[in-house]
Parts: sequence; structure tokens; C-alpha cells
Amino acid sequence: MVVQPPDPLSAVFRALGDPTRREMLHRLVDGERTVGELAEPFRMSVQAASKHVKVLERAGLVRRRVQGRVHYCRLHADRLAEAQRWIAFYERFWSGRLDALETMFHPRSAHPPDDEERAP
Amino acid sequence: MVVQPPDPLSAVFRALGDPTRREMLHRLVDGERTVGELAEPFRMSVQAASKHVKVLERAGLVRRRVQGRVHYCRLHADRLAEAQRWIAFYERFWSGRLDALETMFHPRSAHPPDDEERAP
DNA sequence: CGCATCCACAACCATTCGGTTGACAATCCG
DNA sequence: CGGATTGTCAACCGAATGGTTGTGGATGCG
Repeated sequence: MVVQPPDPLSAVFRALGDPTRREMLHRLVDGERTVGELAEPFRMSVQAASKHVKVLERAGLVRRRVQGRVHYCRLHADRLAEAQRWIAFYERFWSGRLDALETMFHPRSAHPPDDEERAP
Repeated sequence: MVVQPPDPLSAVFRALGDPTRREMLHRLVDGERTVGELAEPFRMSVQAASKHVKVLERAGLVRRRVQGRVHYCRLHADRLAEAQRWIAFYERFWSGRLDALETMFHPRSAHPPDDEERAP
């Protein structure tokens, strides 16, 4: 309704909210892949897969390099870091804490990562 | 279209993909809150906020305790741990690594966290 | 040149999402 | 009892999502 520009964090989480896109990200860990290669494992049209790639791209999780007629996609994980920092704020609240030592290396801020600043 | 049961990880990420719901989670860090209390900061009807709470609940991020006519919600962060483990697989690919020491305390598996196992 | 390949764009469709309003069930309290 | 409070449920609405098909633009190549 409000048609406000979606904040980056929401875009990242929503992009991750689809298993097809998560699988695509995973297939990018060992290097660049073309849109066609990314589409190949899925039982869907290339156009549909292309839409998924675009969602990942708009979320900042994938960068594209056009060479000739092929589009090479590569992982751009920096946005994932922000997402993880947001989640990490809640580490103290989940039960399966690996070991207490870890908290020494995760100095958490008193506030959750910057978010929801758009609401006055 | 395929109407398949959404996997838990997708449900978590999609729940996190909305700033209202992230804000609600944040307001649960210092204890239980009723649905009304959760709805109060937002310029939306109680019914709309109630829907958000239900999304969080179905994603397993919030538990509910009904007492009389009030519904007390509390944070249940375990699902966030799974989400973070999924993201953590990509740590090696983002640039702003805090310090190399941290990797000693994050022994990563060779594979990403269990996911997309539903596609044979 | 002529054709095949890679991919985007556009239109369309069904479903989901995020919000509304209205009605109602249950509970507390005078 | 009767009224106020808390919250759900149901129906509805517009926009976004996830898919399809069709078209066409570049590019590579025989």
C-alpha cells in the first residue's frame, strides 16, 4: 500500500525466503555461472529462473557481468553479513549456544542492528 | 502453484522479510508482550498486527501463552539459529571479516546447512 | 548471410501478502 | 446482568509474487 522503497534488509530476507533462490546462491559458491546454468537444475522456464536471478540481484546478493550474449553471475555476500549481524543480536536467546567462549568474540551491541529507522 | 508445504527455513526468512515483524521480534527481547502491546506502536489495526504475530508464530519465532483473554507472546529464537547457520556458510565470501581469529571458533562444515533436500 | 543460442521484456494468470472493516467469542469487572 | 476489553475469524481489496507463453534483440558461428 504505502509503496515505500523496501529497505535493504527486507529485500535480503525476502530473497532468501525462496528455496530456489537459496539453491542458486549455493551454486554460486564455486564461481561464476551464467543465467542459463543457474536455471538448468530447476523444472521451470529460463524466464522464471531469470526472474529469480533478478530478485537476488536487486537484493544485492548477486552481481552480473555481461559478456557477449551470456550474463555471468557471481555471489556478492556482503549483504548476507548485514543479515547475519541482525540475527546475531538474538544469539543470547536461542538455546543451543555452542560454547560460552564464543560470546567473547561476538561483542554484541546494546541495540539490534540498524533497522526500522524509517518509522518516525 | 505447487502448493507444497513451505520448508521451515523459508518460513523463517519470509517472516523476517517484513520490518513490522522484525520490530515485533525486537520488542520481545525483554520479555513477554501481549498481542495488543505488540500492535500498539504501529499505525495499523489490531487485526493486521495479529496477522503478523501469527506469521511469526507459524515460522516458529514466537510462542503464545493464552491466559484469560490476553495472549502473551514470547520470543523463541531457536529457529533463528538455523537461519544464522545457513547464512554463516557464506561467511568466507563476504569481505568485512571481523578478524581471522573468529574462524577458529566457527568451524564450518563442507556443505551448507541442510536445505533444498526436498528436490531429489 | 543465415541460423541457433542466450537472455530480457511484456503480457497474462493464479496465489499470496498486507492491509482494511465488520462481527463475534470469551473474559474481566462494575 | 451488562458493558468494556482482548483478540480471532471472515470477507474483501489492491499490490506483489511466482509461474507461464510469446516475442524479439544481441551475439556467436557455420
